[in-house]
Amino acid sequence: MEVKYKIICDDMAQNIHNGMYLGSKKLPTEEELIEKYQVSRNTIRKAIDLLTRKGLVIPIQGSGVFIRNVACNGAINLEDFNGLTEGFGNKVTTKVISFKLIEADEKLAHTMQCEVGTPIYFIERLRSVSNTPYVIEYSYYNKDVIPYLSEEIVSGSIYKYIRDELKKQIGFVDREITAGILSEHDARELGLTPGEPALISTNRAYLKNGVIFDYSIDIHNYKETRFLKLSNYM
Amino acid sequence: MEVKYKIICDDMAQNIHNGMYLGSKKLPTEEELIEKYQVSRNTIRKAIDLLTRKGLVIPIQGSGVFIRNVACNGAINLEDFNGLTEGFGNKVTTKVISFKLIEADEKLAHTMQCEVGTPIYFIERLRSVSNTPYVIEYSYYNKDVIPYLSEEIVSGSIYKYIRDELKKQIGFVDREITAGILSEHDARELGLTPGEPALISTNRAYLKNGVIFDYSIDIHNYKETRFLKLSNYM
DNA sequence: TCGCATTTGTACGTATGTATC
DNA sequence: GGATACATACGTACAAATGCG
Repeated sequence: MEVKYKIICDDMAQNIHNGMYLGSKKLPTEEELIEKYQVSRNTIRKAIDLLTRKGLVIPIQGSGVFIRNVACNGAINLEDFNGLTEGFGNKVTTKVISFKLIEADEKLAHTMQCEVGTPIYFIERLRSVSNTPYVIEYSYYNKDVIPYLSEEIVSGSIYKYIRDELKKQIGFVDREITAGILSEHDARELGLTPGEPALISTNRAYLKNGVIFDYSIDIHNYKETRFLKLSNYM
Repeated sequence: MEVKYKIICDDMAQNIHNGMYLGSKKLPTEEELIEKYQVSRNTIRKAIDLLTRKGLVIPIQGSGVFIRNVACNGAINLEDFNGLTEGFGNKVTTKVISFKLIEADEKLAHTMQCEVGTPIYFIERLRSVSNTPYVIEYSYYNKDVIPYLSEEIVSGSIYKYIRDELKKQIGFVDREITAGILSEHDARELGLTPGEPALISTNRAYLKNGVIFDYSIDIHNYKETRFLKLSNYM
């Protein structure tokens, strides 16, 4: 997070969050922001672009950049994929149900674009928000890419560990959202009844160089989870 | 669609779709694209940016812009909110179940940010893809914004009508995805059983000036629908 | 209705940084 | 280490939409 436009974006996001622009409901003009941050117009525009893509603002030509007040509380913003911890903060608790090293069979190897027999960490976790069961995650991490995971690490935010400790750059995430029927096991863990609906997110996460490091299936508590997609017309 | 970077983006998207880059799995370099389209580097980069946001490509610094081959077939790409028709083409059929003019009560007025008593078109439609029931849509259109809708128009693509006929500019869309339990009525229309899961999308669509023109609740057939979210780390 | 000031959008140009191969 | 290719950042000019008088 050292480049100018990201720093500026983060600062503006913070200001929006703090309600600095509640009166005008608009950001300062580009001209004013150039003055404030002492950077070029392009840099300001890149920062605003980022804010726009995160769904925080919407620029209207000739008028200004308006703050978009959406009720994100308790929802997962699909534009901000940082794992649960960074969205819900310290209200998240994690119970590790299973943690083991396996070898990729043909199907898993195909899914994770690796060789058959590649060592893979398999982790099953139950994650709760404010003590309410929120999601069961079945995760597969390629050990060739993430060489070391411990029970302690997987009890917290694995993404944070990869980014901050391993200094690996997460590049992009493919996510597929479907609904299904709760299995007996998942229902028990989530405190629901088998046969009830499940909100399912199936994910592939890639490093910047295009290597898949994480494949996971998240079985969400349908009574608690809302996915949010704030999109701009392109 | 008259600006250069959009024209170039569309052309490249077409080329990708036609499999022009199947061999290299990469786009030509920025330098080559500048030569091909005879525009500046910034313009090429804006076009690639758009492709990236639509999830078609992923640029890797120092290496190239790679084609992202994701199985979009039969899935709804959350990045391309154009309504069903433009994603599935002529395989979409629409049955209008209800079409009437109502007045906004307090709750609806609050949701649609309009006055109580505002005339609202209410439309219930069953939409099928290749003759399989796909989604039931309950839509509310503000008549002050969309003055005229007919049974004929709502049998097709309402969004296309608003954009191409009314020449209104769609600005942005908020979407909330949840799972729930199928009601008896919805289950019957979708050819499913009451109590089975429903994949639900609740949407608010805004014009560029910030006015809500459409509020809708889409009850999806959970056996058919997959939502796709291709995101880049920001 | 027209015109003007404001504000964002598009487009071009240039230099330098940084990751990959 | 050098060549290649994308990323960041600066600057400039003009277009287009909005809003006000």
